[in-house]
Amino acid sequence: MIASMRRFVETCEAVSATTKKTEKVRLVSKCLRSLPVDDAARAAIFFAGHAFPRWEERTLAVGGSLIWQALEALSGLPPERLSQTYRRYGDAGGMAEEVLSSDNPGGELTLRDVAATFENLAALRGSTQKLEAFKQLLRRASPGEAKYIIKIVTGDLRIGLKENLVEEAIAQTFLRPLDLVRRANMITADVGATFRLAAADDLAAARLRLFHPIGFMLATPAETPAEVFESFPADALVEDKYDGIRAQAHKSGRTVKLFSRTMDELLEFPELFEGLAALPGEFILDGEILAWRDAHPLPFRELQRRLGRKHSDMWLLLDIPVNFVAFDLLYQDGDLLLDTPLRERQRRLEQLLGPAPGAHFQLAGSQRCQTVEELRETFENAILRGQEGLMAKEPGSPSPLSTSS
DNA sequence: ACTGATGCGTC
DNA sequence: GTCGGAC
DNA sequence: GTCCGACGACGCATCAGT
Repeated sequence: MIASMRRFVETCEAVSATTKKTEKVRLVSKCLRSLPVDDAARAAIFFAGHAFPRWEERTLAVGGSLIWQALEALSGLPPERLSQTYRRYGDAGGMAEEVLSSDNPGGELTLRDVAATFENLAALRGSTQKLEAFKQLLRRASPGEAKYIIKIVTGDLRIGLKENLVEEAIAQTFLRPLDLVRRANMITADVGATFRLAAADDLAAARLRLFHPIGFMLATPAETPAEVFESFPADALVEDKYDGIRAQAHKSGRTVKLFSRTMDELLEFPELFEGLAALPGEFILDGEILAWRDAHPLPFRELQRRLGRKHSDMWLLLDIPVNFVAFDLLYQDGDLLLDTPLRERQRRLEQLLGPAPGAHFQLAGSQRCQTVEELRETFENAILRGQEGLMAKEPGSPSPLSTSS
């Protein structure tokens, strides 16, 4: 029985060796199929380049410097030699494979061991402790295993494999519809859990958990107004594109939580909670946090000064006021609205927020555009109002399109 | 107690 | 966030 | 068109070293 980490590494190497997406998917699928469910679920997360499920906020806090120190210690090579090797690969993982002793056969490491060490690393405090634990893990690994451990730690495998393709591999493994897999992965934000659901033929049962962020719809840029209408033959719903921080607001009872695009909880904007908590029912809003003073948006730089703080500073809170601009409703009172037409979601959103928005939140004004001229004029107005551009959406579908020129 | 390096997260 | 490249 | 990889600017917190 081949140890699961070795199996994972062999698959990564094979995936790296081909540029064909279908082949990558086939290889990943083959690997997932060959592993026990628990290990396959871990592998799915690692294939996506994550140490933990996406919805988790834990980080390893092991970066380039610590990796460098570990490799220096374990290889016994002088820094110049390491630099040389690094330059050749441009990748700490590749460097590790070359400089670590090939006497070490490894092969005993399981995906479970690696996952456990990640847990430990996340829990340890201080770089000294982390360095020790990290070195210990690498000592147990073959050079090839070390390569991919480091790639996971840096958050990017760089083998032309992303979570999208892992979803495809899961669908292929169990012959499930790709749509269902993507949907489950969006709801759970955990490609390992998605794997388990697919294995159990239970994808449709993927349940949304309030206060666990779900996947964000990202926009794609468009150069010209004409491009927008190529995508939306009929007409387009158009909103300002705000230069702020994308956020998901979850609310139930009096509890409100905000999540950023990387699914971290945003705790820096307490003044937004009151107004949202006062709204009726349970819901998830998609929106943007804006620095906003005297009816105008402030530069992003200002907003950034409020980010990342552990303790909110009263002065700063008054100095840089913020608003939550809601532009979509993803869930309401038991109904997941991802497949509901935008028109209907907006109707419910307007009804939810009511005619008099609160002090710190507002509804994104949307307007219908039917001609290129109309769109161009709206765009220019948006820029004049200090916005970044426009978001254009099709009334029937959930995927947005933004214009930037 | 201070400072610089490091990691992380926002766009 | 942007950009360019591979498919 | 879609996906992926490589890249930059900025600001904050934490820790190591002084």
